[in-house]
Amino acid sequence: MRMIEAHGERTSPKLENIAFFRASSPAFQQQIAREAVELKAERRKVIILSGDTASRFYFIRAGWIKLYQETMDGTEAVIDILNAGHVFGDTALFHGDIYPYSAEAAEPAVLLSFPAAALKAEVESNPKFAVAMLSSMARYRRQQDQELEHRTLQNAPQRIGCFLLRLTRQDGAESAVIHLPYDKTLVASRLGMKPETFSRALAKLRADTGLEVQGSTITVRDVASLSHYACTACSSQYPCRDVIGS
Amino acid sequence: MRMIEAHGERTSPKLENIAFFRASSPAFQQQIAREAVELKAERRKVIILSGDTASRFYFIRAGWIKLYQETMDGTEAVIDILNAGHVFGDTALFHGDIYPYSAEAAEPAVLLSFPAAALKAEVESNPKFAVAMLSSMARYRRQQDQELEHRTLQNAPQRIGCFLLRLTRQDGAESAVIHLPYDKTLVASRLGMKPETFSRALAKLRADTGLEVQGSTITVRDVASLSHYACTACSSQYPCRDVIGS
DNA sequence: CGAGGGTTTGAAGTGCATCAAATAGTGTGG
DNA sequence: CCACACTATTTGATGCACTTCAAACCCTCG
Repeated sequence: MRMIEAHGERTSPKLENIAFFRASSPAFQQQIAREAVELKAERRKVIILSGDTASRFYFIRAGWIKLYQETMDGTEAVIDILNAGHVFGDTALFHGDIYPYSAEAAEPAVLLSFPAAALKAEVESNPKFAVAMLSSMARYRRQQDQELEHRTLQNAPQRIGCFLLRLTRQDGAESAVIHLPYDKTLVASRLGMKPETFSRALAKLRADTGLEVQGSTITVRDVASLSHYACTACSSQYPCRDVIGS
Repeated sequence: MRMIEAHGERTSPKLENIAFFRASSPAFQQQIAREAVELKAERRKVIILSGDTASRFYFIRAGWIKLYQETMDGTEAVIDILNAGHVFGDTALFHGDIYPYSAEAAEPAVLLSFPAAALKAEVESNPKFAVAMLSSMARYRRQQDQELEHRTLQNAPQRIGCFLLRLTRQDGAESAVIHLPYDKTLVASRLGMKPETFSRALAKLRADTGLEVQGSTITVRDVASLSHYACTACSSQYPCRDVIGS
């Protein structure tokens, strides 16, 4: 499934349907929509580079975007992998207009980019929008705290288990069928491990909790068993959806 | 040096001198100062518990506060360790008034606590304050991203080296004398390793970069050598102070 | 001086990484 | 539609890093 959905429209997008802009003023939406640019990114295409001057920020329409940091010798640390509906490059506002991370398309992606300058004005003049941004930033922060916890307390198979559980609806169903949203290699780096380790850890997870693996489709027969296996080494218990107050 | 500085004053604190409140309105400051409570916390004293209802947030006057998460079996993951000037418990605003982490005094501490309810109103009504909070949240987020990078790319001795470098003034001086701000055991957990590992890794660091260790006083003869040793495995290069735009 | 916590050291085990190579899968051009 | 090229994934063998368990040491403080 490597296809990019075709978009007929080339006109300015309707920003009011995008969660990120929901609390922003109509004036701002109009202004920014006029300057929106659609960008189709092939797999591996680099969108922004850590340290570059941030003139624009990006909304993901489709595909997956990897945020990462890279050392001089080329090794990289994946910070996060975002999908449709998310925004990135916006926090550069608070870093002297310098992107704090690099971003590239992990899967073919469709992006909308907007001028960053207007964002600052809107944040400063529209309290509702500022609060919305604070709220999403807080949610993100919580997520990162949890990520750090996982790296500290969970071993490789448990991290995979946890990752799989977070891909389910968490609605109490006994079993679930999961589709890995991107490469196993990428999942591995997302979880801070090598591809080889991922492969072996998944095999171990299969042996220990009885899930079935066929390519990137994974069937969890016994969600309870998997959650017990993974969530034992975590401070939050299974239905661990991030519930965030208004 | 286990002494708590004596504070004669028992009157309401002057909030305008606290960075966190700088952008807040005088009315808010007065209101909140009236309800301020000073709290002296012994080492190990638990201040807030993850999951508890958040009625107040805390400003650190002195000492060190450990933020952490704990699993049911008692193992804990340290999220961060804060010192004087920092605020914690404030982000509960954005998590349905539930503390997203636990906090305890890592060293004897003096805290000021304030009612959380007023904070929400101020954030919503004072754009300047909201932006200031956004800014500090963004800085924090960046820090956590870097933390994750360190855990991913640096080994134990390198993480210690990086930690030490961040305790220096980073002003280009050739050598530096560092005082560990708290227990080695705590430094270890802050860096995501066991005390034994910390001890051995510090010994290795000493052997490899020629620093001198006497208890919790560490003399770095050759800062350049240490930074080369540690920062090779990191995306940011040595004088890596978080410089954040206005 | 003795108690208790912090720190170091030793010996052994575990988990993940690394290097190397085989296998499976996918997209390409013929 | 098939063979080839290329990438993703798996598997094997081995090594290193960190942990674990245990015990000694050290330092501070009553």
